[in-house]
Amino acid sequence: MKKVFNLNSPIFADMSENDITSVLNCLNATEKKHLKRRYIWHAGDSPDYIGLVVAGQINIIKEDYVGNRTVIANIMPSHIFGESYSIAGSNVYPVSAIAATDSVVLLLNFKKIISTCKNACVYHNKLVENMLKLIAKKNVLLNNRLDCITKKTTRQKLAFYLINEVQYKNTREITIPFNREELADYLGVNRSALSRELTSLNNDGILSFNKNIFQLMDINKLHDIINGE
Amino acid sequence: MKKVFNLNSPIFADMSENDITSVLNCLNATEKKHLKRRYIWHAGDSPDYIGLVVAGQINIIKEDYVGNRTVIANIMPSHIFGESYSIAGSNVYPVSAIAATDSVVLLLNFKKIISTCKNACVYHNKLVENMLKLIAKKNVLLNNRLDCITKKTTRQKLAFYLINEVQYKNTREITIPFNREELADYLGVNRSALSRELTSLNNDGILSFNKNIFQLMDINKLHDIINGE
DNA sequence: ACAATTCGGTTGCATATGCAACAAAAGAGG
DNA sequence: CCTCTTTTGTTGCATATGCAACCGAATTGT
Repeated sequence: MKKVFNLNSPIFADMSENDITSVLNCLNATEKKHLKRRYIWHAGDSPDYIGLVVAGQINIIKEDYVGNRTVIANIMPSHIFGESYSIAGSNVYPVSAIAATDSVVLLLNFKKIISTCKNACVYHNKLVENMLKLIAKKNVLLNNRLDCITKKTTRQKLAFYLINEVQYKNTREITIPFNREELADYLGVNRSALSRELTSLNNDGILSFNKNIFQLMDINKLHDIINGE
Repeated sequence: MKKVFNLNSPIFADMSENDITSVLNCLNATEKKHLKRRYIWHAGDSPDYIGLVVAGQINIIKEDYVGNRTVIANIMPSHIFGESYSIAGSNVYPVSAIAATDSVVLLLNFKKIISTCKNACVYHNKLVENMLKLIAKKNVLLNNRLDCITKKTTRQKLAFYLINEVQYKNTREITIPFNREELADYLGVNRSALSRELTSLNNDGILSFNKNIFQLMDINKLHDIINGE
């Protein structure tokens, strides 16, 4: 087992290095490198593992019969993925995990902790609590995406997404973790329609952008848009 | 504290009556009755409590500036709601909880267990584990709704929803927990468009329905629809 | 430096669907 | 049984947006 706990993952919050080392053994942790675009797992695989991103970025995607992709999430270092299906006891992953960039991923057998592992010491409990908070937060993120997607027009979805993103920072400038196609997928709209709307918002002086860096020029108007003008 | 643990809620799975009684005290459990259409809480309230439905049904809804409602979930007896925001440490509930029917709800201060409560005995750990599984499953449900909503056409959303519902039962007949308006909200489409599509599917001999009871006559075709004909 | 690939913006067209308004049916209450 | 309310289906219309196709710019690989 390599020294990986320096990545300060929220699932190891408030745990000593010794605790983490011990628990990593219980979790059968195995570290793997993945080249960009490589699958960590495919939809349909048995959800035995939780992924923990050590380096790089992972995209969680939903694939159609013919390769239509929807980006469901973008996972950054120190964050985990796949935990819902593993912990909920699903039969298969309904989504695939792909390396968005060259990545290093730690695979953890979390189910052991909450079922078979008899090592019921304090750091086990802490781990479960950390996981609980984490999944609850992920839940909130899922709800946020639903909030975006359930807006009626592309303009509203976009406004809602951008306002939501900017709320966490103290600036009118945000760098989003998506390119245009991925953003369109996230919002559940067509890419060209998204592009059209971005241009329109730019023409209206409400925002400007360069690649994935956005300047929100008129936040009031964005709120108006969200609330139906 | 009344005798409420006979409702066999999954959050009390594998716990003795004594354990449950004890933990209910730790959770500051308070039982409340709510008439149909009454709010359990409003969006904007501080998420101090987890709700546990003892009797009746609760709808979780998202409200617009002007009262536009989206039904996010329908909570049945023995199930909980609001836990994500409470556990994740959100500042406010972003959604409201309304009694869909006359209901009895138990309000639980779950945060006490994972933060301040020093009563770190076995049944506390069990409770946290149960909650973990539960939230993970809810997560999966959220993903299911996202899967529905991200389908392109109303027809596809409907087909996907119905197929998903019928997979858990061994019949071609399903009773859905929504009326038309609620189903439209759940799928993120216009009610009349939904009605139009239902009629169309009926005309095509793919399904028939009576109120909220649906007969799936041609499951193969439903799959074809989901996969874009 | 060149070719090949990816990415983002633009536009014309067809259409799915939101919207509003109405009608029929079902349900609730007295 | 009658009235009032709620639910559901129907339809015409306007339009937002999916789609396809194209182009230029940026990026990547050799």
